[in-house]
Amino acid sequence: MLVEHGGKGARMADIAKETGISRQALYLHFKSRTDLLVATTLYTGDQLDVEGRLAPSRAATSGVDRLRLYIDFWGNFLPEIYGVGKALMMVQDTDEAAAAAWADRMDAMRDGCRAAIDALLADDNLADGWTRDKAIDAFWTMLLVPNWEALTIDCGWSKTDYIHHMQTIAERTFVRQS
Amino acid sequence: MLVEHGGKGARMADIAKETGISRQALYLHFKSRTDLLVATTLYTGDQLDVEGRLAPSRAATSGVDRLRLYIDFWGNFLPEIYGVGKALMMVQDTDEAAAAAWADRMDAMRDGCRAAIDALLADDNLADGWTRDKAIDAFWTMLLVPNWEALTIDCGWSKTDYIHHMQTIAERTFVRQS
DNA sequence: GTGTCAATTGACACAGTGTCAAGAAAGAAG
DNA sequence: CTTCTTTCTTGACACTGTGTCAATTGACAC
Repeated sequence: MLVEHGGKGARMADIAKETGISRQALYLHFKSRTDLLVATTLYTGDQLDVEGRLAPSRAATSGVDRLRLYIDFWGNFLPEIYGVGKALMMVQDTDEAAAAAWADRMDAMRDGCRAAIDALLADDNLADGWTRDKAIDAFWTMLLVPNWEALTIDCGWSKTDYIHHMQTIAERTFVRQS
Repeated sequence: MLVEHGGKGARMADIAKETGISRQALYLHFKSRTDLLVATTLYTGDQLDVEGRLAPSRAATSGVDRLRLYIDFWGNFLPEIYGVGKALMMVQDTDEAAAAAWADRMDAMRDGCRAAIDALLADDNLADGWTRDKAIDAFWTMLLVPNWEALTIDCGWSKTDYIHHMQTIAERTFVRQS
């Protein structure tokens, strides 16, 4: 339902109706709507074999490859978690727990960014003008959901467009050009 | 109030209290909270002399300068409209009119992006791999509020950090490196 | 037959937006 | 000094959606 309606159209009553149980029964299983959304996020992550998908970027032999492959992973992964992620983002402003849960997910994504930048550093291939931390911050920011939203939803980019151009941006930005 | 609380803490009752009139009197002047927020956005824009601030980037003699000066403008301008902008963004999901109003503001920002990319094209200085439209999309996305939020609020970057590094990213990404 | 567990129904509290009706304060005009 | 108009106030209420509570039902186990 979240995927279909872009994060909306999934009130507790809607979910109850769709699953064929009463609204109150939902509260017997999840202590709040946020709790349900978080559980859904985690479940979705499990279903999608994140570890397996991350394998290629982890196996990369150079920093440049790691950067490129991580973007490839993310560009394929993000659309699949977008629905529930969006729902979580939409209640961030009113719900502390939702904000924390989503921040945690984004923090996990940040680990990948850190690994990619560190791989560039190991090759002595990080472009001039970046400290390690600033580069990680910038790369992480580039991959955040609102950018994907703007490019694919507002601007109509395809998944391929997104991945390809993000790779271009990241390489030109972070890889020393010789 | 919006600036102080980062877009929150300004319910109709709060605003009424602060201004010393009744909550209902607010509805005599603004037909809805969104209407008030939009009016505030426009008023703020007027107060800040947008045209004057844009002058330097418009006067740029090269595409590279135009790109750099537009980011400079934006990096100084955005923090001043962030409060009310954030409030508008926060109700986007529930309020169609707010979404439209904010989209309109972002569209105005996009004009500046278009002008900068066109200036690069005029110099035959747009980096390989970009069509005009894709470059405008990408540059516009880079400047969107969530990126500024992530970098300054989440990552603790200063205004100078933001401007400087965004300039670096944009130049490496969009300017042909010779 | 009794206990337990999950579910149901229906009612209600709460926050915040927006609406409505009745009246009050204050100045302008005769 | 009255009368009209405009603006504001007070207080009540509707609506949406989340979350809570109490009483009840149905099913299965022992």
